[in-house]
Amino acid sequence: MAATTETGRSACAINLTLEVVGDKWSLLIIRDIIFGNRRHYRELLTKSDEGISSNILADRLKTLMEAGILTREDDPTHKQKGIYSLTEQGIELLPVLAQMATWGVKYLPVSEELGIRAQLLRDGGPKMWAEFMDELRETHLGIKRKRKAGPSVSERLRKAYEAVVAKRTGKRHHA
Amino acid sequence: MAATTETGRSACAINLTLEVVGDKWSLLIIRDIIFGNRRHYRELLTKSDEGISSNILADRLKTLMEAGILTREDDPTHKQKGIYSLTEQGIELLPVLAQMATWGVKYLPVSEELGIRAQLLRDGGPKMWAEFMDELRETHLGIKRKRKAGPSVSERLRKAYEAVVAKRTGKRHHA
DNA sequence: CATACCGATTGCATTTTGCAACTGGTTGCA
DNA sequence: TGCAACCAGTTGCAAAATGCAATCGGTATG
Repeated sequence: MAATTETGRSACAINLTLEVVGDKWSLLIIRDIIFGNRRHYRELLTKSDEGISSNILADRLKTLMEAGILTREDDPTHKQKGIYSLTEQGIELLPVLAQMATWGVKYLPVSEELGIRAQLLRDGGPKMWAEFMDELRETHLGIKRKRKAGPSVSERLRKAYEAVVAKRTGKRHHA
Repeated sequence: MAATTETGRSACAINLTLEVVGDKWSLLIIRDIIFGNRRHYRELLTKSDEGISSNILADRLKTLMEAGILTREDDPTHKQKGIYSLTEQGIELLPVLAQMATWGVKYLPVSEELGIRAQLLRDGGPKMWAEFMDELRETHLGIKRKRKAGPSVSERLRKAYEAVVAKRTGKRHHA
């Protein structure tokens, strides 16, 4: 059967996608960039719950750049820092992450504070994803978007997360 | 930060999902079951474009069963054969695959014959996915569904694929 | 001018993957 | 009855990916 790629696997859309982002770390890095607004190597390395190794992170950032999902430019405020940005191609991975989050929060033991964003994103549906993607286009690609009334999606996600954390902390204080 | 699972990683929905299906093979196996209607070990091993090793396949099938995504029962027609079925949890991975296929067909060099299904699924949207999932519930879980007018989603996908293959073969004959 | 921070890189141990041969059993057919 | 083809895996081993800790040369900060 049709095996065409260098890995000897097929030119199927799902397979090719998995060859790019189908490892344990790539989508987690993209998640941290999208939802955690991590833009620097050091932020991705330390400000995450997952504990990726520095060599793996360096390797994945390189791979994701070669795949056209990320770009890197120098940070004008610091000669050593680089700023990683999503490309349009990278931004459009959001629906994949959203579907994974929806599935995970339904079937796996997701914590309450980390699950709230997944639920919000699920309930918001493709319309909310599109709005969020427009916000990402603004911050990562510099493409101005039409101002919407009310708080942005990223603000709403952050607020919801903080509300759950506050609630739990409060509970714990009273218990 | 909150690292709770046995792997030392977080209880985030996306991370937990990736810990279950975030390897190179699991989602390909599920793809073959969903879109290729593969139900036996030997079918999954040989009737795929990817060339998975028998030990890896055995290991992943075990893992996916432990994760509650697949079940296995004896085939009454053959004492050695087992029939693998999707659970509801497995069926609900379809939207994840559909989003991956949509992304892949947009950004990666997907072949025409393998891309046609991805495009159909993208254009059909969540409504078509829901219909397909109902068909899967019937074949895998034995849950009767309301008959729809016209051909099923799986038939439509198969027909579209065959049409492209026929067209290409025809072209080649004339070229 | 010392200390902390910056993006990585290196060496090495462990784990996962891939390949090919093989096992014990079943089925279909002559 | 016997034999070839098929069945779902298993085994041993080599190769590749991953994970960990220490380190590197350079930069900002007090």
